[in-house]
Amino acid sequence: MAQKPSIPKGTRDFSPTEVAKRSYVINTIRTQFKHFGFQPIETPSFENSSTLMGKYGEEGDRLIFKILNSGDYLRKADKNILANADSGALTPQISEKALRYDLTVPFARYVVQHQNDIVFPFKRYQIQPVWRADRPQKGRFREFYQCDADVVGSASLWQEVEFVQLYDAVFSRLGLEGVTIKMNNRKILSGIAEVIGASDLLIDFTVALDKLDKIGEEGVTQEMLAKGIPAAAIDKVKPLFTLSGSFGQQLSVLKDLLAQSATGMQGIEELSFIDTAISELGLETASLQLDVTLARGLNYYTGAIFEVSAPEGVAMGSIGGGGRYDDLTGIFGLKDMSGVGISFGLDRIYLVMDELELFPEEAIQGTQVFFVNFGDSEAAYAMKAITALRKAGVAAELYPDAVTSNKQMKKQMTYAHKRDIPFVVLAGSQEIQDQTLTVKDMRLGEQHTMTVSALIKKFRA
RNA sequence: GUGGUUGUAGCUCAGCUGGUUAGAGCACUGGUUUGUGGUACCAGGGGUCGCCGGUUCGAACCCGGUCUUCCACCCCA
Repeated sequence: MAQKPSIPKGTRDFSPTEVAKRSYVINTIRTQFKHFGFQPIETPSFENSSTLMGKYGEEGDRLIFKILNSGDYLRKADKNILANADSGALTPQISEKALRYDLTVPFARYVVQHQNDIVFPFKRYQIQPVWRADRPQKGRFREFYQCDADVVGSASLWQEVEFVQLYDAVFSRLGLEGVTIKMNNRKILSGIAEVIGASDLLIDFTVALDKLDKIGEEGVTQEMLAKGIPAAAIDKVKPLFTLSGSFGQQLSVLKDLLAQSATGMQGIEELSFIDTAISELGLETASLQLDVTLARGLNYYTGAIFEVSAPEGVAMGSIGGGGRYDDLTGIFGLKDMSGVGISFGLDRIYLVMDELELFPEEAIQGTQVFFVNFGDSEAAYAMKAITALRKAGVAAELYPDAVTSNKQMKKQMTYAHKRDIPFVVLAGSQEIQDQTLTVKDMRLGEQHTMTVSALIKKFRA
């Protein structure tokens, strides 16, 4: 007990059932990515620190897992920094690599590095784990998967429209109905800040506004005042606090508010285009909503902002997010490349689906038919049937060890039961003589004798 | 990074104001049943009470530290 093994906090082991369920979600997402014309790429799990550092803000830098240099790294470090125990200054001296923090920045790096081989607009998808050194809590891990789809090299708003459809398609296929796709636009937020004369306080303003549903109108007002936004300016945006109604209705309120701001009006136009297109195309099970308080990832988004929240009644943070960044690759030296993309939070989607019991049985079913092993000659007979079943696409297996006593027979039955295998085949001397199989349905507790081809036909039906 | 919370058998937990050999259910192993699991009955194995240190005649219980769990903040998928 003393040396019980463990794994680092915020990481998880996955059992066979969990892997099956996760694969089901991933495959569903991947299938839709392909249907929408995205191509897969993969990038290394760790990058040069210089690629990642400074791209996610101060908070982000703190949350990046750094990889210690190999060798006698302290000897090479600056003696003064070492003596002063200055962690911030020491870090770049002893760590030159870091674990991937998200898939977007590595993608930007990829695009710049391979720009001559890429055909633009480039639509890529990527499903890989990322790592963050923050404190775990519900739906929040230190190692988790992101499933990203991005388009780079096109400023067309049809991309945004397609991403809304893509979200709808994936969640509909998963049976996760009633998700809300929330949209906003950086230009609207800039416009509001401009109109109230607080352009320089845009970030503080939006961060406060983002908390509306959490701390309420009063709390937001307090926070804005604390950040130095004048009371008169806050009064001007009061209509935002109670904004409701349809996408279009909200837009018309914004139109009045933002009439003086060219940037704001452009944001309205963009959102209006998307709303109109989606209204005409229709959505299967998701709903599209305008949410002016949405301000996540504002550091780099320049146009559309997406966030998907789980169906009502499920306590979970966002299960997806994304947006447009006009200068995605600029940080790596490739100018004027507009990019827009979305991300699916696999681990959170899994938690929500598990809670709502949405995983279909087929998704987690492994072996369909289990053969009891009565001995060498019986096993040889069983293997022929198993081979036929496998060729027909039915997962089948033989218990590796032979029955030597009644106890062993029980053991094999128990084994099949624990593995949740729906059919057990008993084939002894009688069945061999008759060229049949005795098939037991473990759920119903009934058994029937039939030929191999009859059993295969049973699965074809 | 801040605040709080949790840690007793493989799992879920009980253990009164510190007092002798730490309990239950489920799971596991064996038997009642030598071609049959899941339901019933009987028996059995398994824990230095997260770890380190301290207080005490005596600590699962009190104190400190540390790790872990979960929650909120921050931020985010």
